[in-house]
Amino acid sequence: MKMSKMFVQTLREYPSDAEVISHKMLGRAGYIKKLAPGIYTFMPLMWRVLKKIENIVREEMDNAGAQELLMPFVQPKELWEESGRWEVYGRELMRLKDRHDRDMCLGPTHEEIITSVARDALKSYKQLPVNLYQIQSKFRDEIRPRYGLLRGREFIMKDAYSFDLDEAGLDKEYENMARAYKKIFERCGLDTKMVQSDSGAIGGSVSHEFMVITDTDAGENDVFYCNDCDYSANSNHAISKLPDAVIDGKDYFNKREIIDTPNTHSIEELSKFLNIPDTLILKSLVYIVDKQPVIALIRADKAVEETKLMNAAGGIEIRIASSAEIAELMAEKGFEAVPGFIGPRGMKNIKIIADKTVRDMKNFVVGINETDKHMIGANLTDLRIDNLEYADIRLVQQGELCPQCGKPLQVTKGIEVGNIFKLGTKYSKPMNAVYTDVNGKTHPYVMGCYGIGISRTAAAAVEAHYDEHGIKWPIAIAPYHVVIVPVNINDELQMKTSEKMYHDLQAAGVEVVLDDRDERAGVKFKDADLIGFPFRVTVGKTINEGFVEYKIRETGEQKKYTPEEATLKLIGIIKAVK
RNA sequence: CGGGAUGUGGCGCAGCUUGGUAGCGCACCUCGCUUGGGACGAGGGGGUCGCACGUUCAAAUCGUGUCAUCCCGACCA
Repeated sequence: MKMSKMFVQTLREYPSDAEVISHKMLGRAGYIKKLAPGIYTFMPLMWRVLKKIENIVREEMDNAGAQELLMPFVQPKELWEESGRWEVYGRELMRLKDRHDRDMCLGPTHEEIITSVARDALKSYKQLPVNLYQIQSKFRDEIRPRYGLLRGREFIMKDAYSFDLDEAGLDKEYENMARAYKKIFERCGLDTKMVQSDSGAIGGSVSHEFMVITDTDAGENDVFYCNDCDYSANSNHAISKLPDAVIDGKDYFNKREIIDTPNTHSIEELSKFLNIPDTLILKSLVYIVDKQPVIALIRADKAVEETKLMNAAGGIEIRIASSAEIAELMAEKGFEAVPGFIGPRGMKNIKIIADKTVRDMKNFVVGINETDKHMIGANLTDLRIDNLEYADIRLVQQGELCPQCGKPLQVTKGIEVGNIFKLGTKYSKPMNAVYTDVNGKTHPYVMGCYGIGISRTAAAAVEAHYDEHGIKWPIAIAPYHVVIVPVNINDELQMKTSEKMYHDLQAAGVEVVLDDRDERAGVKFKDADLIGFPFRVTVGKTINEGFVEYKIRETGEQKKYTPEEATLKLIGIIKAVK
């Protein structure tokens, strides 16, 4: 490719709306162009990167025994009603009507479609197992798209779905996919961690996410991991052992009583007023899960993990209640307490979910739905709350201990680039997707699903590989391998040398750009760094002594070679990567 | 959903307070000069100032409405 003909425009400044590194870099270097919030055009350079990632994914998926197909992007409501997700998916599902007023949606994921395809074709146990995948655009109408390609509304995804006879088959395929994913991200030049996670809207029981760990602030997930064993988990799923703390208040309170605690609206104020550690307070929080109020109980020094609570309550949407909603709830139950004095006592006909650690608390302090009062020396058994459930709803915090080996957990930010789920029969059962076994009996397929964000992976690669001058693409996913920069295009020897190298490299299968623009060297160098070619060959004055300059973008390492040496070296490196 | 801010050529911005018919840098075109880290000079093309209505002799500028975009937050009691 000749740079003079390349459809790309680099900018002098970073786009004003970009916050994170990958968005800034990809915008400024001319890789992406925004059309609407969360919706981008992939310019030719970007498209080359995406195709490289896609091809790596394809190769590894095919190697792992999966088969590629392509399903429709626009889908009819009926299938989503079969699975029950038309009602529950929420506003992320982009719904629309066709000219006949039929309800349709843009595919955010394809469990429904693949299940309907499979059930018509896979009738016999002899046909299983099968793993089908596709690479296509997805649309999710995110509340707040941001961070460029990291959280777009339209994005490219690889999604695979496996169909097995039984759990054992699924377990095997799950491991198979985990291995393929490891290879894929390794080949893309990305360091990933496979972490346990919540299974979210897709559903199912077991799931893992592949996280790119970066030092930029683009990671939207907190990942807890252990240096001493293999434990790692997304914060929405992480568990831990708690360090020792005061959880029995017998040294503080000698009997159960209700006392005045004026103006103690916060845990801090309350623990100060009573002169006790906050571990002796039971905190009561009101959440709205699928429009219904839910009371969450947790030790006051700990926080509620909303996804866990949502799952425990069996909902799909969660938020903390507004003060108006709390007032309404209080009125409904016949209390007048303001926030700060809420408690589980007397809250009938409402879900009350206590964190498991609350079980161990004794003689604690709790709100009793009376403003300016608390009960001290309380125990849950005394309170006789029959609608009380226990679940793990606690957010793990730094400093807590590994659930496997007891060493302190570490925390870091991660970008989720892939995930794998065990779906089980979540879709096959309601959609009646069954096969016939040896004995002529039918069973629903046992399914798994496996996603990779192709466009997000590209952005994550930028987050992981950049410097102040621009992108430093890993060779395997760089749009081109090499840029040749003749310093002065009017110098005959420089141009002749550059063109010979250009042709020789091309003939050997190296993807090379010749920067034949009539620009000053500085401009070409800036663009080369910004765009992020892994290698740069500069053909300048030193060619008069027979040398060109060879520079590695990643390390900044710089060497002098003859044009022939440089050509051979590059061909060797690129062959090795392929 | 709540709060804040912003909409002026492809990109980044000024002008608005105090209305008088649009400007700067980058990019683009022409000529000259220059050629190892975003040169310089001269000339040139491109915008009904988000949209609508209103006030006025006159609106990018004032008023009302509307649309869009960005950021923050979404209450840990």
